[in-house]
Amino acid sequence: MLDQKLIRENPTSVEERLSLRGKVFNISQINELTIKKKEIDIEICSLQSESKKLSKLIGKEIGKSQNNNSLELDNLKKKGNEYRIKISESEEKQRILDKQIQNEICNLPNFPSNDAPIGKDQNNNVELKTWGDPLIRDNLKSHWEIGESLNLFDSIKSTKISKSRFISLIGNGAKLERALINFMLDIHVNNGYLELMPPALVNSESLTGSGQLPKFANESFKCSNDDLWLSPTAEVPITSFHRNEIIDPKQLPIKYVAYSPCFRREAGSYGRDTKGLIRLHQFNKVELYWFCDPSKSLEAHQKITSDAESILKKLNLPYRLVDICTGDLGFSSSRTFDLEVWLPSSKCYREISSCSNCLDFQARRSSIRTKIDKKNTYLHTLNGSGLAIGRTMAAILENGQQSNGSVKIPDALVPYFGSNFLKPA
RNA sequence: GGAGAGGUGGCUGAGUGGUCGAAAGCGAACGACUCGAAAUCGUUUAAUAGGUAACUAUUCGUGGGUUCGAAUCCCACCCUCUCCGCCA
Repeated sequence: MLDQKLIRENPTSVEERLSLRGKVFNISQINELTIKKKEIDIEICSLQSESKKLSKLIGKEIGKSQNNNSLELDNLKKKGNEYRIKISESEEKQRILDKQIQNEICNLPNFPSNDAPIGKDQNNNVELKTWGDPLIRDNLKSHWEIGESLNLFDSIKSTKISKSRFISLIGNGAKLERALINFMLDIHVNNGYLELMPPALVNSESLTGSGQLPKFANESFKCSNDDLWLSPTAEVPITSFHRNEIIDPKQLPIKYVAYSPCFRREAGSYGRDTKGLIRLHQFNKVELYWFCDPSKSLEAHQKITSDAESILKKLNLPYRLVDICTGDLGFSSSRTFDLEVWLPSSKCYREISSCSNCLDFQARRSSIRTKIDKKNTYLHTLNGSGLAIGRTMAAILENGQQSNGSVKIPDALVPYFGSNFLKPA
């Protein structure tokens, strides 16, 4: 959520900064509503003030006189009643306006950072660096072909259980998934992160707090009997872990690493990535998350990105670092670095981690503050995948494939997986 | 799921219709004393919105209602605790 004061006092600059996202945002409507609401606020405030004075007067009068039914008192009460009616009428108007305003403001995305490359869509993203040598060879198999031949997972059977875009991991496939989760968690915990295992179901307030609601209700699964949703990312429960808190600045930065299953409806992605582990309704992810002092979030952003990168390096997977352009930024993010892993079968880099600095956008929505110079100030939140497990497995299968049909397990993962190769039965 | 108890400031906890935004204690901050510290004494110490400020309003789990006036009464919901049932 953007600062309401800023929207009110500097609408032109707000519109300009938002327009970097490549869309037109109209703030004037919000401000018209805000002006109307403010007039009513002032009216209510003075009515309440009068009514309060009157009530106190009545209290005193009753205390003084024995007969509580004097004509004077009745008149005073009548007057009070008039106040009450007026106030409740105005409050009704105020409530409606406030709801409209809140809804409009909650639908505004974060400001893109001035450092982010300006651009319209993903074609304008900027490659910052590459690491490792991409495997390029003819006759390379896709990870789903490898997975099928090694009997690591089954999507057909999973369609029977659920529907398309679900997968069951089998035998070594399941073991590899487990190994990757443990491997990543251990590294991040050793690196100063506190491990968190949050609930997988989250309420609407949590989704609103991190920016998924109200705008993206279509992208999450909802439980029909409760105000609960299947969490699309651990970013949601971690943000709300500290919702409505004022955090002691001495505790900052607070760094969490969380393994969680993630559920996404993938509405509008029909026909894309229908095979394999790339785009599923349910996938596992190890997420990194920082709550930090507002003055230190730029540094933190570099750090969280390099923490995610360290996993790819340890697994010896070729990747590149991409600076997401203003038009391609996620709703809550001001700046995002994507890590994209090399997938030889499709001869391209695919997103495996997205590291975002949300500044105070989520903190304001979730009311998470810290004390700076004795003043309560919204802190900054950052999140980054460290990494998406399914896509990591796909990358390992494709990059580690051998001509004899087996797959080489990255050395760092061997202690977790228990052997050097995945071999055909 | 059934029965009961309860949700008050950073924390503990009083307050059952009228200067109550809320006693007291703890904690914290500042000052005095001290070479320094502890102890002691004094002062201060909730948030949000509007305003340069004085100030005004709102907030006692949440949302409604009664009343001139609600932390206090009524209704609904949420949450916590205890007992019972069920269950991994």
